[in-house]
Amino acid sequence: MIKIAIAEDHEIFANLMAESLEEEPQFQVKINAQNGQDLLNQLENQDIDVIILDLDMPILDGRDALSIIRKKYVDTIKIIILSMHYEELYIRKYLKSGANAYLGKGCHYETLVECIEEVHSSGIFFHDKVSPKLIEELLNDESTIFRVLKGEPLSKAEIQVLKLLCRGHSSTKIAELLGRSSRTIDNHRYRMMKKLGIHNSMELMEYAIVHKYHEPSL
Amino acid sequence: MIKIAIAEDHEIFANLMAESLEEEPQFQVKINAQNGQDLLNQLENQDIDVIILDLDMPILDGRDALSIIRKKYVDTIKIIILSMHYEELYIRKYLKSGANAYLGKGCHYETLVECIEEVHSSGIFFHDKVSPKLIEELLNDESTIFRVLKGEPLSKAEIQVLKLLCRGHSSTKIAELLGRSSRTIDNHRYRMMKKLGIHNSMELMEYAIVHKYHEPSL
DNA sequence: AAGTAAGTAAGTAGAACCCCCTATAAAACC
DNA sequence: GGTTTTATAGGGGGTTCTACTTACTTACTT
Repeated sequence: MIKIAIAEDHEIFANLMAESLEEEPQFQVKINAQNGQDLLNQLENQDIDVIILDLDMPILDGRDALSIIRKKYVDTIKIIILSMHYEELYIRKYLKSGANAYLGKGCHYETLVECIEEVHSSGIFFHDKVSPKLIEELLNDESTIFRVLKGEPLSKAEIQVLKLLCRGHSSTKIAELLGRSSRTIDNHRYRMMKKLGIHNSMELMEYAIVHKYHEPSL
Repeated sequence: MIKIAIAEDHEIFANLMAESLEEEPQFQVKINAQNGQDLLNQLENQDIDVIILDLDMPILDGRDALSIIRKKYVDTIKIIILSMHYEELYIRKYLKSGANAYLGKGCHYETLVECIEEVHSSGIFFHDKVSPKLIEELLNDESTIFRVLKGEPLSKAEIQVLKLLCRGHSSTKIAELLGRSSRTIDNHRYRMMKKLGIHNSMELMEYAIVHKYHEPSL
């Protein structure tokens, strides 16, 4: 039995989806939330397998909900983004941000069912329309869903360096502190960024904050 | 009437201080908290002028409490740090972090009284033992207490640039977005760092977070 | 009318970062 | 035991940041 949460502000659509999914013997819709905040509250008391998440909602939208959920539940809950905008740019963005699948609202009901099952069992689902190029890119991108699926991607040394970087230290300073070559520190940073798919220290700091490696100074 | 809050985990000391201060006609001790969390909770329901803050406390120490209070109440509440460690290094650090005064626990009672009055009226107090050099340095340092006293030190353009920097954009990218020269953006960033007394983008991001200019992406 | 602050932009230069590659030894995993 | 990952560190090169300066314009203030 796959336990499902729906977060969708268009009630008619949400209810229709809930009713249809309830009829499937393998599904059980346990949450039907109208916004992200509502979803987060209900998640506290429910054991959910898959979330069907609308991006555009009032109060707390799917974008924010996604990052909060990924921060809190890491990889235990699968998330399917259900959006009006079905464009490669968005698909890439949200799959890189921790979603397990991305569907356009124009997709067929059968696709949704298949998607829920796939996402629940294997952790990832690509719609037929997603180009092989993008699939290839995402599968080989250490920063995407596989990061979530594989858990913590950073090594101990990398985390140590990350924390020091967050305190505003330069490579050479960190090298001194740790008794290493500055090239080693450079290398650690480079590999972290490579893994995480980011390209500058600001985004690295952002990652550190989300993943609680950032220890506020003072 | 100056309304005072005391945050100090050594109860005997806290109570002694509270009783003595209460005897002064111009003071009223409204909060006597044992830790930072306790202090923050009580601050919600009280109108306080001056906080006497111990650095070493359980649950939530003075270091963290200081930054939280500065974030929340900005410059309406004056903060006196009361610490066991009376060293220039610490004095510099905490005064730069938003405290209005720094006293060692070895100071005389009269000094405390004078300090509370000074801090309440003028916003800053230096103990006799603080070296003129340090006073000079702090008074001329745009990153210290005067930042708090003067309110927001960043201009609109600077804040706009700061927000974009936090999203991980480079100077050239921001220049494109805003229709400015990249040298202008460089200059804004440089002047922000100069004002705030910081030296790299990580610390800039930290400032942005504390001052709520950082808008978490996605 | 003079003074002050903000916004714009450019010059110069060294430090630090970012990118990618190679390579070796140890540790961890299967 | 063999494979993969991690930690280490160096080469080379382009880009960006950091630091400090000067300078002109606009706008608000006294």
